[in-house]
Amino acid sequence: MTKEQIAAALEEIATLLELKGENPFKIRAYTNAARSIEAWGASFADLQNEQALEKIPGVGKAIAAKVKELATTGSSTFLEELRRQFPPAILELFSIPGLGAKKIKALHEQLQVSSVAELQAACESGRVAQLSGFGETTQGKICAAIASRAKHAGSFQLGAVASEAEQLRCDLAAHEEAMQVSLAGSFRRRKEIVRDLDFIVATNSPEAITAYFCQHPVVENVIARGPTKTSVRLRSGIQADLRVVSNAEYPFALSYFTGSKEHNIVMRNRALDRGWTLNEYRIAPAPNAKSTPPEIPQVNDERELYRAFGLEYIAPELRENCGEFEAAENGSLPRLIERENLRGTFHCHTTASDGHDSLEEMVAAAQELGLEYIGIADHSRSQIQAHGLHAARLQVQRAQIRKLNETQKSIRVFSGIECDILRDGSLDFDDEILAQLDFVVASVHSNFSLSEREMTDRVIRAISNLFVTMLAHPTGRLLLKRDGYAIDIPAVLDAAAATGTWVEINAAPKRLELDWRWWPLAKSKGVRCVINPDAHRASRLQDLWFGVGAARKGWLTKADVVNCLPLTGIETELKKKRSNR
DNA sequence: GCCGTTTTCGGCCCGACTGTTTTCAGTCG
Repeated sequence: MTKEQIAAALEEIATLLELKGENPFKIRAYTNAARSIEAWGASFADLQNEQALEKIPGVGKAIAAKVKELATTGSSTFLEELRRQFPPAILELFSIPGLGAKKIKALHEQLQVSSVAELQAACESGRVAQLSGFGETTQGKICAAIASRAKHAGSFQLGAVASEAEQLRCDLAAHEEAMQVSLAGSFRRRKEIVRDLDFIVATNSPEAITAYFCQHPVVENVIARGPTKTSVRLRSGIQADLRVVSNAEYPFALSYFTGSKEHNIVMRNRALDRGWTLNEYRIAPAPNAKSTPPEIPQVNDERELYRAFGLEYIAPELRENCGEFEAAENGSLPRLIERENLRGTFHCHTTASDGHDSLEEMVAAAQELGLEYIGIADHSRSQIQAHGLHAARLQVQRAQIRKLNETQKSIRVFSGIECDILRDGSLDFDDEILAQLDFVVASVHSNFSLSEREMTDRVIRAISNLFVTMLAHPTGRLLLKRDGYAIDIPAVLDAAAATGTWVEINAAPKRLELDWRWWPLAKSKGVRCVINPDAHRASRLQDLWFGVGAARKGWLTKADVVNCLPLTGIETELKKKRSNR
């Protein structure tokens, strides 16, 4: 068992103990131990060594013994015994917002509810509202949550399926019968939410490619299998479609299945204007063209396909019919930012607050990615659940960073804070403390249900502070989970432009905001973008890739994104706003 | 269940919000 699996088993023990109504501190002990073990850099052998285990903070005799049992046998008698006491589907009830252990326990004991389906039935018959501690409103909310769950079923965050998709694409590309391979669809357009994955393969041996695809390790089961199209379900639960075409058909198939639908409609109309028809296989003369159509040009790739319609090449991210055709016609498409353009990043967490990796580990990971600088921004004191930093601990971290910068020169570390914006728009630290830092990330983590007016005023007040360098995740949305709070984005963008505050594209796949749809407006107002990973562990610095995708969808270039500046440039930029004092 | 030197028991994370209550429990971040 890996340490991640062991941590998951401990989490499950904690959940089941909660359902039993155990001592809350005992429950927390299991949760803490799970977190500790996940963050622990240790080998498989260490997981079987009780003495080594007991040295992990939060792991004592009892938990060490259970971890050892899990590591050596792959199961735990204690966990199995707990599982026997509850129906397995009861755990899915925790995915309904507003339901915690106490409420689930009541539903289970008093209404024999043990799955989402049974909960829905209980709500519809009105039995839930009659339970003590519940009411009509709660019952209604549960119904709405179940409906929203059903609506989102089959939707995935881009980041949740990306590694599986890339693995499958790479393996297909390595197949000797595959001549050209690409992912198409919304994944290729870098939409933040995808419903399926489309693979396009050019080959002369469709059967060989299809057979290889169907038996790939990430494939859970085959839904349909035909000569040109095959559908499977992957381990993550997403459906993946494979289309095998000839080399000549490939650019047409790739373009057609990349979409979007709206983009394709414009493309087809441009074909009709020329007396042609366009489909997923070719351009052909339109059957009922009024006059003799112009000769159909040879098309070997997508670039030539766009050229055939009098257009510059349109990057997949822009294919949303949001002005890309006009720009491609008059040669004003932007040169979009590339991952390689990023020279550094900000807004990274460490173990000082709720990160999983140490300052040194985060810095080393940034260096490995080839970054010239990294900004550390742990949570501020109000974020108690995230172990937010008080002034004194912030000073300690500043000293550590200063020392790090003295001992190594290959990457520059900036010292910052992710400072909470309090209810009234004031900040979690005084200016005197903020002034000592290289940068300040301001963000909202509380009081989400203010009115739009109040929230807008709150955020504008916060970013008007001279020491606030950038505004993080401006609506607080969690994709497929929680809508953003009400806020007047254009007003916030005006204030950001006026005060010289950068606005973040939070690259974490669950956030990906400020949403790409706002960026053309933001850019027109002169707002500058900063792409940050909001990384809580070293491996998540890789999320910058998703942030760049979002920036590209927002038509942003290297010049629009401050962290494309080299170290000397960013040092100057960091000082600009506060020099207005 | 873990932790600790003011230890071997007693504390362990706090505040806002919501909906249910009529003074508070449960959930969430």
